[in-house]
Amino acid sequence: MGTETKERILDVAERLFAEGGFPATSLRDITAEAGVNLASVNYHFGSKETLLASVLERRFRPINERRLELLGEIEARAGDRPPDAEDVLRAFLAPPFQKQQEWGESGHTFLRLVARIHAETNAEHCATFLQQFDEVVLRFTTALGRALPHLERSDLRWRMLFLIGSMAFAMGRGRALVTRDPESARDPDDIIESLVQFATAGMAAPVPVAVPVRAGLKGHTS
Amino acid sequence: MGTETKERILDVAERLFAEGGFPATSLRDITAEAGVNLASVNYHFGSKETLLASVLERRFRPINERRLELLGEIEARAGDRPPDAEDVLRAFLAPPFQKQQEWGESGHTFLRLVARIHAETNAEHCATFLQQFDEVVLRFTTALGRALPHLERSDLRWRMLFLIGSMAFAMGRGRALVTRDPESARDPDDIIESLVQFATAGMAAPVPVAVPVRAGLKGHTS
DNA sequence: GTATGATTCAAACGAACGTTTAATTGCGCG
DNA sequence: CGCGCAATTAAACGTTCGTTTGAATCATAC
Repeated sequence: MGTETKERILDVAERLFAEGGFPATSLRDITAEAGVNLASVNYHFGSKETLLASVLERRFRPINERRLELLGEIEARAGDRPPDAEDVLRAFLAPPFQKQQEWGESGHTFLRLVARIHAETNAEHCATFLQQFDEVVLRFTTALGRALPHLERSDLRWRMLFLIGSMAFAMGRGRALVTRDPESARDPDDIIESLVQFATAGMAAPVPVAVPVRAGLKGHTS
Repeated sequence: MGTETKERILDVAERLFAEGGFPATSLRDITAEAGVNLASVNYHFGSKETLLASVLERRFRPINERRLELLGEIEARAGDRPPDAEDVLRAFLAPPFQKQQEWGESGHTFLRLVARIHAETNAEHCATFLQQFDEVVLRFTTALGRALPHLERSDLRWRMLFLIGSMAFAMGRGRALVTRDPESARDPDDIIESLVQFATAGMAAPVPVAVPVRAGLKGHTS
């Protein structure tokens, strides 16, 4: 039975890529831990790069489908009116954490992998699956632009960058934070709400009318 | 003259680590591009790991010193009163971008390296220089807790995680954003201000009094 | 000028990597 | 049974890695 071997490879590869990074994880580590033969990876997936792409797509496809589904519902309810920014942001931020809950422990390791991939902009990794990601970014950028009309295009782009950074960091480092400070532990739904509140306030913040004083020296000019 | 060789190695290593990541960058790549002998790295720095530590410390020390200096000024001006949150956040966020300007092109590549290191929580890399980082986090967490007394400890910790994620992402992906969308180009001072506005609004956002409805399905309950 | 210590150099080391190959296994079907 | 095909296996391929070595080179002080 081949599907069992493929699944085991995907599960172990996902965890080891998340823990050690893609280049530092060898196929021998993966196959040894999965209890399969070294050559199985190349037989089933073609190459190490293709294995990474398979790992990512298995998780990202349902997440992005869910994001677009939620956004579609929001836009359908809003009709011609601009959608609510908080609703749009929740539709973008919640699915990864909710899928993590569904998937259990391997869902958590996937979040760490996502954070790592987001930082590893080697460009050739991303190119394989960036297309399905681009649709999500485009649709949500458009919706947020309508929800926050006081932002010009450039502000919107930069703030979405900040937003994605917050999300990626919460994914990747959240557990490390809880490990060091157990009192900060929260269940995923509360993390989502904290992140949505933070992101909504940040995205909706007023834009400074002009650069008043050189940055870093401000605050004592009165 | 040894210092010239060491500086060239540090400059090239910084750039290549930022572009390709630590594990994927070989000492042969570095020494070839720097025009020095392969064995120079081990002679001057001991090992590849120590080289990375040297690269990071060369940039992080002045950045963190500047952060603490700015925070000290803010607290001195505030006296017994809680400091202003926006001032504290600017003191934390501005120094990396300002040092980037001072350092020119190699400053930019360093920002990308920072973003990458932030995501690579291999723990053994961080441990070497995490101590000087911990002081910064502690001092700024304390100051922000005083500036934002409506946040309990757990909220504050999570929002600082979001904040650092925004910063790291802006560092690492800002240029990629500008490359894809040249209209979004900004000079570093404007990026700092955008980030400070985003972060201040996000950090100061009201905390939800209770979890109202299951996350991701909210927004249509009226 | 020559000795001395620091630096650079070419060369090689053993180990680990991704990938390929060819033989072998397990199994449903005529 | 035996044919055919997918899956697994052990072994080896060639390459690249970080590190080490020992000789050559340089600068400096006596």
